[in-house]
Amino acid sequence: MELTRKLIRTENDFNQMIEETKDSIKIAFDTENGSELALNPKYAKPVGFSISVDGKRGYYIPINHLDIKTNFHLRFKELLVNKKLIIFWNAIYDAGITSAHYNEDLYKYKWFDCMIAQHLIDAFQSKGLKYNTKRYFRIHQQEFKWKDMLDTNAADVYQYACDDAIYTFKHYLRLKEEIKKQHMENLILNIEGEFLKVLTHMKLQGIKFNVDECKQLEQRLIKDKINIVNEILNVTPEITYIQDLLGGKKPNINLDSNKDLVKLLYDKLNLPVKKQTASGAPAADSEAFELMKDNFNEWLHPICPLLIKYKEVQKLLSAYTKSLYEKVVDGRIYGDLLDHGTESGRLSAREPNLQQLPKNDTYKIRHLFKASEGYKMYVSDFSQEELRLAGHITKCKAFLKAFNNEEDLHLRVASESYNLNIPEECLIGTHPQYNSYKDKYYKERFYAKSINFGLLYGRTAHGLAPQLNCSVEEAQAIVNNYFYSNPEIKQAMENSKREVQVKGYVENIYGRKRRFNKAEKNGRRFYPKECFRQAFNHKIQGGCADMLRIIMVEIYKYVREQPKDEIRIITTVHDEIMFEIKDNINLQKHREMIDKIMTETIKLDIKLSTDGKLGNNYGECK
DNA sequence: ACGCATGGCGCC
DNA sequence: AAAGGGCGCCATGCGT
Repeated sequence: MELTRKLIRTENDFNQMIEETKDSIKIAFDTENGSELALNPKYAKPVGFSISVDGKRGYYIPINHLDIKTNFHLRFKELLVNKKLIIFWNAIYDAGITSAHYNEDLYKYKWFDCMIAQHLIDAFQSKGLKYNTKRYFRIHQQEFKWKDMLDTNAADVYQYACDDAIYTFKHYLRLKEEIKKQHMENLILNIEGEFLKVLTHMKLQGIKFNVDECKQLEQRLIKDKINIVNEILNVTPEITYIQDLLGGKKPNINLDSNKDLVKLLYDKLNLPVKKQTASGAPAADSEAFELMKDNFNEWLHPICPLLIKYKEVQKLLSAYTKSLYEKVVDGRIYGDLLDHGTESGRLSAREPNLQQLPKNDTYKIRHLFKASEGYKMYVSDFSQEELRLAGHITKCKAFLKAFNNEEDLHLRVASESYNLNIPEECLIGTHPQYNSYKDKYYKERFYAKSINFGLLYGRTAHGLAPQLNCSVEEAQAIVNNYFYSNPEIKQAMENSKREVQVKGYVENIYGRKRRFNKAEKNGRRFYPKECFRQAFNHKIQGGCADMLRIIMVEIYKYVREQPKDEIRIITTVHDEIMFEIKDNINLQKHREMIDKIMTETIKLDIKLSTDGKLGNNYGECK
């Protein structure tokens, strides 16, 4: 089938294109943009866009090329008459562009993001358009590479740009069939399609960051690091020179090199190997240093606590100072939230990863992330979301009872597992005797808590033993007891294992799948053990991820009903959602509404519960 | 110069 | 033989 590609040069061309496309209800859409910040939809400069309504004909509409300059983006909405479905390859970017520059935010249409559909079907393969065109259509889609699209001629670009829209449409035709076959229509259209609108909104907001405070913190960290290094030198005459910090002699050790640290600890200082890495080599991490104590709890060498301090400071310095403030544009950081970054269905984050900001009380990194002028920051998180979903999925009676009576789950499980006979009413946090029981059975509660969390990850007695500070046999007895008292949990885990063995995948309550590959050994093919841990975890972790999507979609509906910029959704970290809310009379009302949506949108056998915190910066919202 | 693996570590 | 799920980023060290 021959493809046609048209460059829209004149108003007449545009009018004709409208005639040729107006009867279609679906349109694939791709944008071309320039500037040094081309990857940030808010700061990118539109250069042109392409559309296709059938996967055969492509149109390229130039806006700002060397040879053609137009205002055609302002006529974009004319192409959307009659349209029901917008088809993207990476909606966050292209919809972000239209929202920021085309005066058209596409919210009222249904979205189908082929990249996300591809991910739902096959999380293992690359998600690039060109890669998938080659893979599925055996066609090498040529790429137009130029350092800045602003410096190009439309005549040189339009054929490549048309192909992006044409092939996006072709992928849609393929993907929608596969999605249907796998019963994921609701997931891709109503959950992902709507959630991508929220992600687009968040990408455009960014988050305010105080560069000056960050640089001050950086100086403080550098000073502290130098002090630590000097102390290390004082207590370790074996070291004569530390890379980068003290001049003079031949390099003796680089504290950032684990190879060097291993040599120092185990060869020069002859400390015992108490921990190994995954590959069996002696470990030189903070946990290994922490173990360097004798029977009287005295350090085997004074360098050990200093190295722990060093690693903490060095980590903050290398990952959370310069690398944050150098990403600031106009006072804000615009990180990426990826909807296709994980196998479990969670979101991943990058450049920077705002999901891993340290909660350090000494060096307050989170305090650098501010609410905008005139706004408060509001962070609301779910309490024990995963355990609640685990209870819903397994129908475990202890979980259902505990959460629905607002009891302390860990204490209930402890009471049942160890026959403590704690009266039911005393399991409730507000009961006068609750605290005395909690103190009295501290150990049993701790065991129960360790297992409650461990079970989500498929932890075994071997892994549990060190945490409970007991033998493997004792840990095994505790686990057995737990499963005996809570047979529904054991059953649910066995069910998910069986699901893997029969179907090769598991799915969560919204139909999101996780697939598993067999390993091969001695000609036998089998699912490695970790598959079964991952399978059960997928239902919990991936289920919570989709719950979050659904809930954020509802919150965004509410946000859009308010005056513009009254509430901004800033970001999310798995079980928490961050907002900026205008600091006015309505703030409290919005807060309450957000929490109401978070707890009431999804009806499980177990109620959801949130904990919201207001502040002027992220650090204060704890 | 760049890509990749490893060890390590920040978060949920 | 190892022994908990999901991420991204850092520095090093080795390969091309």
